[in-house]
Amino acid sequence: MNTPVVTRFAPSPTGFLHIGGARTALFNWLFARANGGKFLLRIEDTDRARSTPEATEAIFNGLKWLGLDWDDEAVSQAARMDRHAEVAHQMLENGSAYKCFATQEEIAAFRDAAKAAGTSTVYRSPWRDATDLPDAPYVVRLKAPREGEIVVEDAVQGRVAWKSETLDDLILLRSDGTPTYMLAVVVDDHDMGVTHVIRGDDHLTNAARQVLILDAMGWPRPVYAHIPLIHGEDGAKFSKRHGAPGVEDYRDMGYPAEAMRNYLARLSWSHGDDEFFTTAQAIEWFGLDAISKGAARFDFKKLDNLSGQHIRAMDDADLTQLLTDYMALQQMPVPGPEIRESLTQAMPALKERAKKLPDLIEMGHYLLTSRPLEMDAKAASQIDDVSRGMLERLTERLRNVTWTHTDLEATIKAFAGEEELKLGKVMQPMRSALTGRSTSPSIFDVLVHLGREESLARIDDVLAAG
RNA sequence: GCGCCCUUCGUCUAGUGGUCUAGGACGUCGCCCUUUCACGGCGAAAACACGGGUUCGAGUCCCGUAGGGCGUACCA
Repeated sequence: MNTPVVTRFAPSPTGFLHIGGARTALFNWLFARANGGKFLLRIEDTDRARSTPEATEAIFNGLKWLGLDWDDEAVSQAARMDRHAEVAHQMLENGSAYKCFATQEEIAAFRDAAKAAGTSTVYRSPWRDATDLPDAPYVVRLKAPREGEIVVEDAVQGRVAWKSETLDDLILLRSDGTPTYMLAVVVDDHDMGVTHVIRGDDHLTNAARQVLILDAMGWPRPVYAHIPLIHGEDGAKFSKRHGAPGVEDYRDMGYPAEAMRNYLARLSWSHGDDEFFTTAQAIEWFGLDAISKGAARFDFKKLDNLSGQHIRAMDDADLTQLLTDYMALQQMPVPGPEIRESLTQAMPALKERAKKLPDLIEMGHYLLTSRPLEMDAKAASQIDDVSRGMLERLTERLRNVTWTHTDLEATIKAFAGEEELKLGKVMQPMRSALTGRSTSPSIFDVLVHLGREESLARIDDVLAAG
C-alpha cells in the first residue's frame, strides 16, 4: 500500500479566483479524488498588505461554485509564522543556514554594478562562513551548495537541472524575523503531509530552491508536477483584457459548473480523443502522465459548445433548478412552482438550442411572461392587417382541434395549404403573438406548453389590438 | 543579461522510431434536414516552427536557430 495521496491548492488572497488558479485547483482536486486522497486548501496570506478577507471569501466561493470541495479546514499561512521561524532556527543550528548582515542597500548596489558590468547578479554573501558576527539586524539565508547541480524530477516536466552556481543563498527569515514565502511553502507542505505538489510552471524555478530547504531539513520531497499556464485567446497571458479572468465571471455568464470543469480539464490534459465527459469520468481518467507541457489558450467557442452539450445532457428537473438558482443569483425574479413545472415540461425543447443558462431564459421567455405580452421589434414586425386576418381565420380552426402536437401540426399545415401560404408565413406571426419574440422553440411545442386557453388568449390579444 | 520551460491544423489536442499519404474536437466553408434560431447528418479546406545530425527509417531521439512563456525580490 502506498502512502495516501495529499494534494493542495495554495492561492494568495489578493483578488478573485483566477481562471488559471481554478484549473490548478481542479487538477489537484481531480488527482486527489482519483487516488482516494485528500485535497487541502491553504491560503497564502503572508503578504498582509495585499491580502484581504474579501479575496479569501472570493476564493472559497469560486471553489464551491466549481464544486471543488476541500478536505479539513483551510489553513492560513500567516497563522503559522512561528512554526516557519522555528524551522529557520533549526536550520541555523544544523548549519544549513547562516545569519547575513548585509543591508538591502549593499545588495542593491551590488546588483546594479553587476548588471552594468554584465556579470552575474547572483549575490554572494560575505557572511556565509563568518565567525565574528556583529550585533546588528540580520537575515537568515540558506547555505546553498555552490557546486554540482540541483535536480528535480518533475512528473510533468521530466528531469530539470540547474547549476548550483546560478542560484543564490535564498532568504529564509527577513530582518524583522518574518518568514519568506519560500520557507513557508516548504514547511507548510511538509507539515500538512502534502505528497504531490501540482502547481503552475511559474513555480518551476522555485522548486529548485525549495528542494534545497527540504534536503537541509532531511525531509522527503513531494512529487512535483508543474503544469503549464493558461493563455488568453491572443496567446498573451490571461488577464482582464480577455474579458473574464475570474471564475465568478463564468458563473455569471451562465456556464454550468460541470461544463466548466470539463473544459478546464481539457486544457493541457487529455484522455485520448475524449472531449465531452462527466466529472466522474474525469476523476476516473485523470493522471499526471497525461498532462502536456505546452501552455494552452482559452477558447470561448469551444467552451460554448461543451456547455451546450452538458445542458442538453442534463436532467430536465435538475436543469430547471440550476436555472432558477442562476436567476436568483443574478437578481432576476424567480419563477414560482407552477412556472417551474412548465419550464421542466418544456425543457426538452428549450435546451435543444441553448449554450448557456441565459439562452434558456431567452428561449423560455414565453413561459416566464404573462399577458398582455410585450413584443420586441422583430416580433412586432410580423404583425400587420394581413397577418391579423390570417390569424383570425386560423384561430377559428384551433378552437375545435384536439390540443396535441400532432393534431395541431396537422391542422396548421392543412390551413397553410388551403391559404396557399408557406408555413413560415403562418408560423412567424403566431410566434410573435404567442411568445413576443422572433425565436423560440417549435410553435407546436409552444402551443402545447401554453395550453389551449392561454394560447388562444394570447392570439386574441393581438387581434384585439388591431 | 542570466537561468529554466515550451513549440503538431486558426484553437484544444491524439501521437511515446516504421501501422502518419498525421487522427479527433471546436471553429470555418459547402450540402442535407428545417417555420426562425439551434440541434442533428454528410462532406471539404486546414498542422508536425526552421536547420543540422543519429538511424535502414524521425512528428516521435540529439544539437543548434527562431519565436513564445516563466523566473531572476528582505512579493507570493
